[in-house]
Amino acid sequence: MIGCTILHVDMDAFFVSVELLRRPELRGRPVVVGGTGDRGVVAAANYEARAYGVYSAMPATRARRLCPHAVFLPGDHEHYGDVSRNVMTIFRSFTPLVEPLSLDEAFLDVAGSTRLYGTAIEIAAAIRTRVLDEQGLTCSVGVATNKFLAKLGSQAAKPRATLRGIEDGPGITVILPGEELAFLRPLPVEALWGVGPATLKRLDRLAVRTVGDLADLPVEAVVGTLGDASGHHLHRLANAIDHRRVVPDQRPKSIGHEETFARDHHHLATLRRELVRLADATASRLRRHDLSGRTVTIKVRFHDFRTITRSSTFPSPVSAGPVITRAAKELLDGIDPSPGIRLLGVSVSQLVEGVAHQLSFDDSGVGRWDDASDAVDRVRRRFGDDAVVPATMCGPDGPRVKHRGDQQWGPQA
DNA sequence: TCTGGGGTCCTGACCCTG
DNA sequence: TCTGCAGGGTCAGGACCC
Repeated sequence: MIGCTILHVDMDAFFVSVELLRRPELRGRPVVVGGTGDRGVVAAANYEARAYGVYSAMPATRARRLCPHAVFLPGDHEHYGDVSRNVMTIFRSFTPLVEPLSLDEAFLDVAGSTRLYGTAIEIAAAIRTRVLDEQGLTCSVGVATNKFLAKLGSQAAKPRATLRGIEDGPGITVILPGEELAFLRPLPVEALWGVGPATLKRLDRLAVRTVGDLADLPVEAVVGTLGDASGHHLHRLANAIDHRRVVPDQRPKSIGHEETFARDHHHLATLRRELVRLADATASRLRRHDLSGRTVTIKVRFHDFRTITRSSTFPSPVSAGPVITRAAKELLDGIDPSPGIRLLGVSVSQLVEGVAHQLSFDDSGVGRWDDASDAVDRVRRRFGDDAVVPATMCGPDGPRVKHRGDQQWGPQA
């Protein structure tokens, strides 16, 4: 057991399980979160829906064809965030070394906690018990010597949906030191973290089907096919080598918003208005995190799914909505929207801590954007995000404000 | 068959500078 | 002054993750 102290905890069908706590009458029925509109995708499906072949990231139209009697629920990102915080608090009561990967999973390093709480396996069991008792949710845990193996372990511990029904998983999978390769080598190579459809195709040309096949190749052959960084990384993983540490409190490297429209837009004027919403929401979130950034990037997806990005970099960091909006608009003006645009996004990267000091409203040096931003933030904190908005966001039905996750899984029906 | 939103990381081209 | 080169920054795109 020495060194076997990395845990990966993964909530089972998290979004659906949270919804079922609020709507217990749906238990036993196939339930899907997300995909309520024509252009959406499935965010999560419970095991009853998975038995029909419905999985997350599947286009909504296909999910509805496969399982027409499933209950489709719109997502509630804010509520899932609240529950996630409660679950992470339980994790942190066992160790401060908790690295959340998303709302529903995290790595834990419990090396310093075993004297207090028992072995890593006992801690894994205690976490499962407390998450169930306190939040009414089940989770699966992988216990191993490194992050990558722990993650594979948690997948192996999960329940499975089959045509015969739902088979319970073991809940906890332990990969002991010395047993790593025996566990790893028979797995399909796409089980490796970082092997998606494109990499799989390239590996297929090398006749690599399993993790063992990849591990047996000379590293030069893998690097020759996948490039330096990916080649070395995947070859190490295939040999069960992963020295990455559990890092709590990771700072974001970019912040942004993007949105798929219910219908394609063909005119710059409409797109500029949407851009203001996205840029303002991005700026607002930057300031809430006490961040600013130098690079503004817009993302445009055309009707045929061709996607381009355009970016520009300021000499110093910015965080004011109007400054980010102006940069984004200038980038948008270089794009021809006539073929039809289905998605527009704005993000800010090269982040630094602290809200930036934007010098002036215009080149005259009169006024400061950070004073204006401060005032806006104060009003929004007190009266809500909709209280102050750029004029272009006001319509006959009130302001159209973008919130994080309010259209997480595509345009609503 | 039709592909969301929020991210991270990598690669290659290009430009600038010393 | 010109050329070659290396290194760094920027930009765009691709792949991948949940």
